[in-house]
Amino acid sequence: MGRTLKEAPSDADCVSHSYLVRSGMVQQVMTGVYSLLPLGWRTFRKIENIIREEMDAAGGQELMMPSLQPMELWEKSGRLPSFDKTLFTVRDRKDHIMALGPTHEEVITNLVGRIVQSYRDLPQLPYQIQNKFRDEPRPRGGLLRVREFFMKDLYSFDADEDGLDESYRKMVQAYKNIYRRCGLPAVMVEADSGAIGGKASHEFMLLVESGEDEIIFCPKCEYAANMEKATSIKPAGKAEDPLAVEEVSTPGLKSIEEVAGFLNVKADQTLKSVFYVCDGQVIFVVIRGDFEVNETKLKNVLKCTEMHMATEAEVQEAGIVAGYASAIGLKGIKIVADDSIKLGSNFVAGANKPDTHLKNVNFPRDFNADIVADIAKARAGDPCPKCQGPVKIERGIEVGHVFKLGTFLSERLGAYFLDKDGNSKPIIMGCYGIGLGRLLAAAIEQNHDDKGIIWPLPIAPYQVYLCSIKADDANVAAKAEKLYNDLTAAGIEVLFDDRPESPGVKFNDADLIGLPLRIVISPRTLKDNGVEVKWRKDKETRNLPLEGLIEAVKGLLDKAV
RNA sequence: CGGGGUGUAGCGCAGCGGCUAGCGCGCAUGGUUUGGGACCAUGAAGUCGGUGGUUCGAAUCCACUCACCCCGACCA
Repeated sequence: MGRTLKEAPSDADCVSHSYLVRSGMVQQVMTGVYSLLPLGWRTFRKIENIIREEMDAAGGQELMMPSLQPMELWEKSGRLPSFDKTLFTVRDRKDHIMALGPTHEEVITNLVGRIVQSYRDLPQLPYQIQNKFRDEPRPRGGLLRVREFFMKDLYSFDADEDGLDESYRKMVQAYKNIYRRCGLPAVMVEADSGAIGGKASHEFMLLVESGEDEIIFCPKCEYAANMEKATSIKPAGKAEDPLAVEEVSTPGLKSIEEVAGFLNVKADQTLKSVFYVCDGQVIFVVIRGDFEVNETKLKNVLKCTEMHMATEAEVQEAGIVAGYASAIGLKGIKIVADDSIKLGSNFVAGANKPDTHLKNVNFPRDFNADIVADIAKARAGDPCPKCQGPVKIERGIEVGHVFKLGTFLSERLGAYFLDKDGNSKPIIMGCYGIGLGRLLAAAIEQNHDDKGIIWPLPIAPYQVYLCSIKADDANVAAKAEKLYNDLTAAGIEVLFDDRPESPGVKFNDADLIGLPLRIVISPRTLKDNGVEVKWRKDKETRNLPLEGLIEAVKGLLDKAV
């Protein structure tokens, strides 16, 4: 089953999507929802098995939890606002509303809380490999961001911080094993914990150009972090003696670039104002002109759940003079400043009246802020926060995320245990997720050429593409059939292309599907009583005799792992 | 949510008031081919996304609706 396509589907917007569809591995059912066809499902199950083995090896216990979840659990956990519209809901015949699980922390915490009574029952490492549902604002990239997806989620329950650290360490190691065994080098980076909440958190990234996430990393030391979380050292601006504030006319000049150019100063001599609305409240953000606001950091500083850039109407309503705004003399609006405003002097800033800016603005002499914190995006080239070496930026796809959750869920959902001294304490939690479909798609993003997929051996749907040329030749057909049976009997996974197609068609399909080893059997190779063998990733072919071929192929495959 | 775009055969597209809706790929049958997407012949396949309107006449114009795709949040 499955059919390869010569032309890319019109709605494919990235390589992995295009190849997944063209090679007949997936089919879209509706936006953000896909069927996995036999070929795709085989790869999927290989990834799943590797994950399962590593989870079991790390002490995990697999279980199953339902997709339908009571809203009551979500009300109890208090995470309803942060999931908001992402949560799919359904109604039963009595009009009772239920959730389709976007994750299972609520259910598992409730479950474990009812079983665990004593510190003697801890630690616990239950996990599941199941589908989850999230009504994403914009599904995209084929399997990269979808609304229904399979996820491996393991949850750790410990009696104390040391236990959590140990569970976390075990999982990090298990994750490293998983990516290594899949043949997919992933890097571990510091991460923001987002809607899930909690303290420490790391992501595992597959580095690819097309990735949605930006990663800051230091080539000199071990430092690596998601852009959302990353810091770099901010170079100081000019340190001058504060001068008297001076008004300058800047007609029609609004952007930092325009103003700085007009006044002949650098961007780091200016203050930029940006406006957000956080949980309904207008926030005035000040940052040095050469930096940009990191919205994730800002959101965390403000501890708010919903945040968006203020619309023009919202800006106007707040009485802000767009284009010429600054924090100077501003009243009734919460001001958040990036700490970069302390690194410099005699800044240019808006005058809060049209077509006018102020020179020689200094903090805190001329204005104040309700919060001063690091809310800037880290920049490539700036010094590393750990070792001062210049940091770099790369793009990647998030293929795993681990969190130290702490106790907020166990407290809210009533998962307590008695410690040695008979005191009731909340269980300390962690959670550890891998999106299987995302990992599959990311593998293709990282491993392909202009002909098609180049599967890493451990997760290829089959190991060998056996291809007969002139398949209707009785001799070829018989030898090919025997070879297929022998290889299969020897435990080698073979996709047998015995279609009576022309060589070009078969070779192109072989390249598209991307199985690691291609074996061609044809009248030509049979003249020497042999076959032709070629690795998908290589250009060269070589001929091997039919005699002893099974062992030879086995040897090749074993060596390749 | 805002903005834009597209729905015509399994896939990719053309047709954009004039009556029997086309092309390429794929599919079926027969024949010639067989080491990098072969060729000839014949053939099957379409409620032109849906509903309503305008018109002698609608795939084509209008309205609504549904589906799918893309873009957007440093502009202050």
